[in-house]
Amino acid sequence: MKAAKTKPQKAGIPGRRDLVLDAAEELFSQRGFYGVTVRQVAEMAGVDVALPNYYFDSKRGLFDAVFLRRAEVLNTQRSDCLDAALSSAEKAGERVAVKDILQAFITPVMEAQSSHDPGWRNYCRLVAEVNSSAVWAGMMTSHFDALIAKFIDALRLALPGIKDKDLYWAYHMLTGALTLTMADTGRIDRLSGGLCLSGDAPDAYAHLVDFFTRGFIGINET
Amino acid sequence: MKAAKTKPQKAGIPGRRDLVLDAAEELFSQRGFYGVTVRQVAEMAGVDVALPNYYFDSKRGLFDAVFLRRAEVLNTQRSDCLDAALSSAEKAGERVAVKDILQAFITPVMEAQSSHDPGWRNYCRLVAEVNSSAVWAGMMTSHFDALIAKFIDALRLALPGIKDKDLYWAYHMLTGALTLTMADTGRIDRLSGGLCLSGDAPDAYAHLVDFFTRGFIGINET
DNA sequence: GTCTATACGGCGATAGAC
DNA sequence: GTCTATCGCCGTATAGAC
Repeated sequence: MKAAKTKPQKAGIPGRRDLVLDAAEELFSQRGFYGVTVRQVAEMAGVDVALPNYYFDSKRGLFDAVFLRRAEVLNTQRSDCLDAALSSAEKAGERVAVKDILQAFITPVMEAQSSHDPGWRNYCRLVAEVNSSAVWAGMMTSHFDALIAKFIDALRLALPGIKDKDLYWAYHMLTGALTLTMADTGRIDRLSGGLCLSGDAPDAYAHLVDFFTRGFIGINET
Repeated sequence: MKAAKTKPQKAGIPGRRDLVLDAAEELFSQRGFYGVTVRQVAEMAGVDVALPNYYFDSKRGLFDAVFLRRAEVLNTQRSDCLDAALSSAEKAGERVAVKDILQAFITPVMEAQSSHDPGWRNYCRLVAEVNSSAVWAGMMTSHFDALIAKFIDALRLALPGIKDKDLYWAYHMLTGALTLTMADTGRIDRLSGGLCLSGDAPDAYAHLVDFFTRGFIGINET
């Protein structure tokens, strides 16, 4: 795998390895792993058919690399946001607010989805796709579960007395709603007659945070 | 398309057309449209490679037929459940309860997913897959939107004064949570250490109804 | 090392022969 | 209603150009 090492690039100008990753990201996010051919990726990236395999060993290796690239960035952002929320609450001598936890969980995704970089928007769709199929469950687990456990622990702190089972089911629903928002299928636009816009990530995620903050707190009040 | 007409079959014994549909349903639900080959479908159904194309014109036609077959059944069930809830409330001279509406929306899905018929369980996963990708948004729209509009209207009645935008976003989150539950990826099982089981549909959907009933009502109380 | 051109065995959907 | 033949595209290995 020595060809797969990250080659530092002089500021800004992307190397061909990144061009391949970008093209693969876009195509995989639109049509899934099986719906994309290595030839299409190569063509979109403007490179030879054999180059993706040279860098990533196989189509599957390419898929993994695409998924991994931004997972690391996203995990760091979310983890940092959570740490900030936890320590600011500690400093104030208060319990962390559920809303702050959910915001730490969701804001980095919201920013990714409303980013100017189309790569981030594609990546959000890709994660949604991966999270919706049992075939790729292992990828979600290995890249995201550690972080998720950290958030669940924080929520348990914020909601003393909550039953673990209720907590996990609530998280399941949160992640379902989040996943559909990331999938950005445009369906809510049509259903709502343009009242709600998948493209308006800040609006979508503001509603998401509010709705689930009330939802989580509500569990403990019943 | 005369070959595609439904040929009535003597009680119970499925014709080859249905064998093809069943096999396609299982495979498509596991690996998506592009991840399945017509040859695999034919082999699983125990028929010649060309038979699926004979019945359904193309691979895409087969996919549509699989999706349509149970959509009709599910739509009828959900619509009937909603009508029952609406008319029983009317008879009692009361407003419909949010919970009854959500139950009408969700119970038929829950029964499908916990059915003895593996075909229904496969179908739930297929719908989840289709609903998670922009590529298939049109299929969701054409098969389900009429029914969804009916549910949204009912919810508007049950929640007087709710802003349409809030209502649609709440529906979006509901359907996201529902979709992930239907996808049955097994991830919540692992995350929760076995406390929550995707296989236990009644438990999953009971939590779903409770959580979202509170969520919808809560919108109007803030 | 980085990359291209090309070749290969295999499987894809499906049209047309039967 | 069934099967077979066809043709194109698939992922990937490899040889060698730069």
